[in-house]
Order: sequence, then structure tokens, then C-alpha cells
Amino acid sequence: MDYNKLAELIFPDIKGTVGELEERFPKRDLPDGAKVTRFAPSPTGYMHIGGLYAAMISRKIAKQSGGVFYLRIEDTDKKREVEDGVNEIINSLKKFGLEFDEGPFEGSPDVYAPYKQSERKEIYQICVKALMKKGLAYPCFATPEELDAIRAEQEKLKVDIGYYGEYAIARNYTYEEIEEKIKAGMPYVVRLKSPGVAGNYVRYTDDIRGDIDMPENIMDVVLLKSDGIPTYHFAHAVDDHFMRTNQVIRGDEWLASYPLHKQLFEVCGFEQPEYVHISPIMKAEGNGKRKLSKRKDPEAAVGFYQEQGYPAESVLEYLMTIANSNYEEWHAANQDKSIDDFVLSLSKMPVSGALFDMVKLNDVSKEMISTFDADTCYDKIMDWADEYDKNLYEFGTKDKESFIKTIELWKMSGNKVRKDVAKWSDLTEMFDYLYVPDDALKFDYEVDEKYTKEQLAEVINEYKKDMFLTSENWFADMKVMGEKLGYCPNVKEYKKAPEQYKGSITDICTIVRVAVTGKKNSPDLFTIMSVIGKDRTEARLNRFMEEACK
RNA sequence: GGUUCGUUGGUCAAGCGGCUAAGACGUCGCCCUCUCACGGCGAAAACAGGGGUUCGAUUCCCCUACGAACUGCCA
Repeated sequence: MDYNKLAELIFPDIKGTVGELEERFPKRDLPDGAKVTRFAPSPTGYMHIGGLYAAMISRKIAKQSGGVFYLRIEDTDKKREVEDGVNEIINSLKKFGLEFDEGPFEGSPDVYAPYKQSERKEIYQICVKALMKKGLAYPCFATPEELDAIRAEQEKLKVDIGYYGEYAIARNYTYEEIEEKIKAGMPYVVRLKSPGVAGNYVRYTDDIRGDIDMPENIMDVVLLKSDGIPTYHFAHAVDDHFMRTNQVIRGDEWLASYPLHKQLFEVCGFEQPEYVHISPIMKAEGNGKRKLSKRKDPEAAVGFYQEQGYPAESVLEYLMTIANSNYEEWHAANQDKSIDDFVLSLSKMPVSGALFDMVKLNDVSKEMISTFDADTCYDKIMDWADEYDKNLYEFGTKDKESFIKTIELWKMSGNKVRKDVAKWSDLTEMFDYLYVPDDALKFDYEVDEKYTKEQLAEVINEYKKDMFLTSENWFADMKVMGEKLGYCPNVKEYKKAPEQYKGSITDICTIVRVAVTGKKNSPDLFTIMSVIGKDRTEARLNRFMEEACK
């Protein structure tokens, strides 16, 4: 077979050469050890938390080595595409401080452009034509039905499933046969003529997993689909070569296709990038765990965390603790440094998938928020509320000063920091008594069953007589009042002889707290009452008498 | 079915032939304290199972079980 003739038959209009491409996309001029990494999503407009995780790691590896982090859009499958999906990806990553050095956006350097695979059709075809000239690619006219039949046969015989060896019927067509089919207008794909040999193994070294031996690829995979667009695998080889990626960081679902990718780079004459396969983020289900699923798990979407109002810093911080478990320790020892100063180590990444732990995220986020000052909180809250909580936004806009006061209230108790808030949506849930107007406020009083209604009423009635809202010695006054009613002013004393009292100062405070806030846990009660004011406090005490003491 | 990967407390995890098997979150208890918190101290809690190799295995090898990924003209 004259492969040149075949190549011209299939690609009469493709004139470029691989050599020209090598010149057009020169090697990057970077210092030794600089990593070129990329984030390469499909433009579905959906950001998965795992995608954010991968992007964070890829960017970090590039940045800490003085390299380049770029965005490439893998839009070879039109069915997946969503309008404006690209911008959504860029914007949502931007919110996490993950910006690209290059990509399909305004202001990007364009040496390696275009960054959308759909705009690189000719580049792929040049490469396929070159392969065909070398006898390493051929057209295949098999219909889906024929392929199904092959598969069925293979299943029956219990041999490897796929298009290879003796099953690769189109491999042996003569030029004349091919020409005839083409002229007849039969649709076809272009397949790799795999040089792989069954029984051979290839060794792969992964920074995370170490050495892995896998069978060499023997499949004649599809390189170009019938519409002339490349499959993922081929596009990966061509793009990562000509965009000069030298470190591919990707999910471990790609691990199994390493032998194919290695072979593709080899037949094309491309230098191999390094690969690293990161484990997915999982979710518990029943007794086992599974990958966070777009369809089933709302928390799989990055948007979920934005809606809930988790600061971007918190999410990143949590993801970093998953990526390198020594991060927490490092951060504790370097509290003045930022996450950008941490040096991520690929070899310390986990090998098996970690369960996403919302409780831990909350803890990380509480710590994070406790380090923000009130003004920073204000800005972040308003950013969030503008989109997700109009009432809160209005409150914050109308009276910034009192709003800041409420922030200080839940951030600090005296001079001690509090760590109640993990996400901004907690504000209206945990602190509804501060942020929700009284007429819209629903109290679900968290009263302990140990208190009788009469007991509650007695304390509230007594307290109403003099709410000492302006008192410097509010707590001391509370003690006096409690003592009058038979409650021990000192917790230690009370514990020594509980039978002598109705309760302790703790009970007095708890009862008033629940009456005013509905909750048994709150920041400094006195300050709360000062913030909401005397009238509202009194109204709430009355309401409590109505709703909880009868 | 085949290929490959994985399996340390409830969760995330250190560990790389010799330890009473770190730490973090969560849980529980105690202490501090002008209530709630914050903080401090402490407790319970783990090497999937079975064979080897070795003076000695959580660490190395094999098998089993369980889990995961891949096995497309989707990425």
C-alpha cells in the first residue's frame, strides 16, 4: 500500500506539516524545572468540586515552579457544550483566586492559541495525515452495528473487547477498496494502526503512586471521528505537545488510558509529559463510598459552596488539607503565611479517594472566618448577600454601622474570639434574632425540659421588672436577681449543694437567652440586647411568655 | 469477564522492617470562666482476613474478601 497516496486521498486539502507546527508552537523558554500545567474541562458550564481541586493543584504546581498554568477547552463533543460555559468556568475559578496565565479569553498571550479544541481541527488533521503517511493510521468504515457485532463475539469468546488485531477488519483494506468506499460516500473514522504487541507491558511512573506496569496498548483507537474532530485521546497528545505541557495533572479515571497516551506520543514523535493521577473526592453511601456525582449530590457543584456562603478561602483551605495532609500542620506553624506560600508536594497526595467531610470543612471555615476582621467580613458578606440573601443585603446597606456591630458581636465575646459561623448562610439561621425582622422571625424555643413553665415565667417576669439594659454590671445584677428567686449565683457553690437551690446563675442566663434569642447558645447576651434595643427585647420577653410559658 | 488501583480509629490521615501505631475533625469527660462561647487538659476509638519471607511485620511477597476506575466516533 502506498501510504502517501492514501493520505492524499483522505486529506487532499491538508498541506501543513508537523515540522511547521513545531516551529509555530516553539518550546517554551522557561527556567529548569518550571512546570507547564493546564486545566482542561469541557464547557458544560458546570464546575465540579473535583475540577476545582484539580485546578488548584495544577495551578499551584505551575506557580511554585515558576511555570505556566493555562486553560484549554475540550469541546470536541458538541453535545456537551453549553452556551457561555467557558466564561462560567473562568469566572467561577476566578472567585477562588485561580486565574489562568493563558487561555481562550481577552488579554491572553496567543503564541499557543487557539485554546479551544474546536478551533484546532486543522492541527489535528495535519498530525493524522503525517501518521497515515507513515502507515500508522487508516480509515475505518465500520458501522455501529458492525462494532456491536464484534463486541458480542468477543464477549462470547471471553477475549479482550475492542477494535484490535484480527478484529480490526479495516486494517487490511487495499487502496482500491478504500477509494471505492470513499467515492461511494461511506462515512468513516480514522484509526490508529497500533504498533502494540499483546503480552508486552509498559512501565509507568507516577509521582503519587510509584511504578505501575500495564499491558501495552493494542487497540486501534479512533483518532478522528467521522466529523473530522479528534477524540479526547488524540487531542490530548497533540495539544499537550504543542502547548508544551510538561506536567499533566488529571483525575485517576485516566490512569488506565496511560498506555494508549504513551503510544500516541511515541507514534507522533512527541516528547512525553510527566503524568500524575489524582484521586477523586468521594461521598459516603450506604456502607461504601462513591465519587461525588453531579446528578445526585448538590455538594458536588462548586456553586453549592458559593450559595451557602462559604468563603472561597475556606474551601481552598479544606481542599489543600485533602491534597497534602501536612498542610494543616504547616499552617499551624506558619500562621502569618498564606496558602500561596505553602509548597505542595505531589508525592504526598493521597492515593485513594477521600470522603468529602462537610463537618471538617465547617471547622476549617470557622477558623478561617475567625481570622477575618469585621470589615473583611462585611465585604464578603455583602458580596454574598447581594446574590443570595436580599434581606441581609438590605440591612447591611441601610445601616452599615450597626451591621458591623452585629459582626463584631458574633465574632467576639469580650476579647475572646468566637467560632460560630462557618458560612454566611449561618447568619440568618443561627443569628436570625439579629438579622431577621421581628415580624418575620419564627422562634423555635430551645428550652430544656427540666424547666417548668411556671419556673420560666417566674424568671422572665422578674427580669422584665428591670432589664438593666444600660447597666455596667449586667451580669452581677443577674446574679442578684437570681439569688432573690433562689438560684445560686456561683456555679461551683451550686454544684456542691444543688438541692439547696432551684438552679444556678447558668439557668437564669439560659432562660433569658432563650427568651430573647430562641436559642440556648448565643454570643454575649447583654450586647445582643443592647444591639436589638430595649423595645424589641421587651417585646420578645412578652412573646416568650405567650408562646412558651402557657 | 479482563486490566489497573486501593483497603490504618466514625472521617481525613502520619507511618516506609523493630514505636505504648502521630496529628486533625467529630464524640465524651474534666478544668478555666461573669452566662453561651473561646481556650486548656484528658478519654474512648484503627493496621480487612489468611498464608509466607524475616530474629522481628502496619511496613516486603502471595492469595482471598471488599471497594473503585477503565474496558465508546464521552471526556
